[in-house]
Amino acid sequence: MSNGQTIRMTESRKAILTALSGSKAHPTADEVYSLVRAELPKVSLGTVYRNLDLLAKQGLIRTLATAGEQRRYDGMLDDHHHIRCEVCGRMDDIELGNSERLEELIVDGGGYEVHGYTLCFVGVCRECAGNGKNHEKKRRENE
Amino acid sequence: MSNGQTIRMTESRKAILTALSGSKAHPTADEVYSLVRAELPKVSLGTVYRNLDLLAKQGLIRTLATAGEQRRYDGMLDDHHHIRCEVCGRMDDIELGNSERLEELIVDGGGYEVHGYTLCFVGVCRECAGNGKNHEKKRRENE
DNA sequence: CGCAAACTGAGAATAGTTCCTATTAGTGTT
DNA sequence: AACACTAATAGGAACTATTCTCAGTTTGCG
Repeated sequence: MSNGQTIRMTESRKAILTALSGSKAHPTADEVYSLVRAELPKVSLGTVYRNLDLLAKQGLIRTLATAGEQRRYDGMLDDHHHIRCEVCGRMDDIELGNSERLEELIVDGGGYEVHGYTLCFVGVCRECAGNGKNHEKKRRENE
Repeated sequence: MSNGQTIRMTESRKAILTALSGSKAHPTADEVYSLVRAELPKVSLGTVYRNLDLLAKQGLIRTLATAGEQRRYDGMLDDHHHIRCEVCGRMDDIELGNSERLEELIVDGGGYEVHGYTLCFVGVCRECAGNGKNHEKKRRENE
């Protein structure tokens, strides 16, 4: 589905996938770029971005939802969590029953001192659902 | 505390606070900029950024942790959640006991069709804790 | 092999954010 | 209310992350 385009498994794509699965951290695009260039020195940054995007659309890798969009601010200071529309990007507050014990769910902090958490739901807002655009996760596709 | 600097409650700061508390969404810096300029047309974007940052440091507003950093990618496709170091920004996986029922905690989706969620813990990683830098949340402060 | 579609590197363009400098405006003091 | 001192400001340049453009190259189907 998506747009019918055949995806070719080129050298750079293989290298990107290898770099990503080989790294325990969650690399940024320029970190992937360095990793890939260690092996294929001619790869350009544009190619890395293009392919990260494409591989994510194909479902072969993931883009972490907790980073990488425009910064947002909030005047509410009490603890609350958010929901973001996958189509238009708007973000609202969401009310949770009881989320107090979430930190206790952590099995192994991996060496971290845990200070808190942020919970972000994703979905489709009323307006976007009303536009029949749901299930077409727009975000930054122009197809 | 913070850095001992006196903070003045200027026109632009008041306008920024008003804009933020008046908005149910979670505005981006340029949305705040528009809102503020509707009232004080001479305010510059730099001032808005500076003050959002400052007000956040003072604890008068919040910066949402779920957006605004560099994008990160992940080769692991199964459901898992993350933890980010407040000092150096690194991000690791974290294992949760059972998080399956989290969506059921939602009292009121506010009109959203909920598709999923992302849980991101914040804390200090072993290296940063070892450097005595903990409790000094660096991020982008240069003070 | 031959060809079209997919892919690429290089760099220009854009978007979001921070930084710099001369000027302005709060604040505490008379 | 004028003063002096310093923090805050506008405006725009600079910087960083990301996307776009395009001419040339690869890929893999037939």
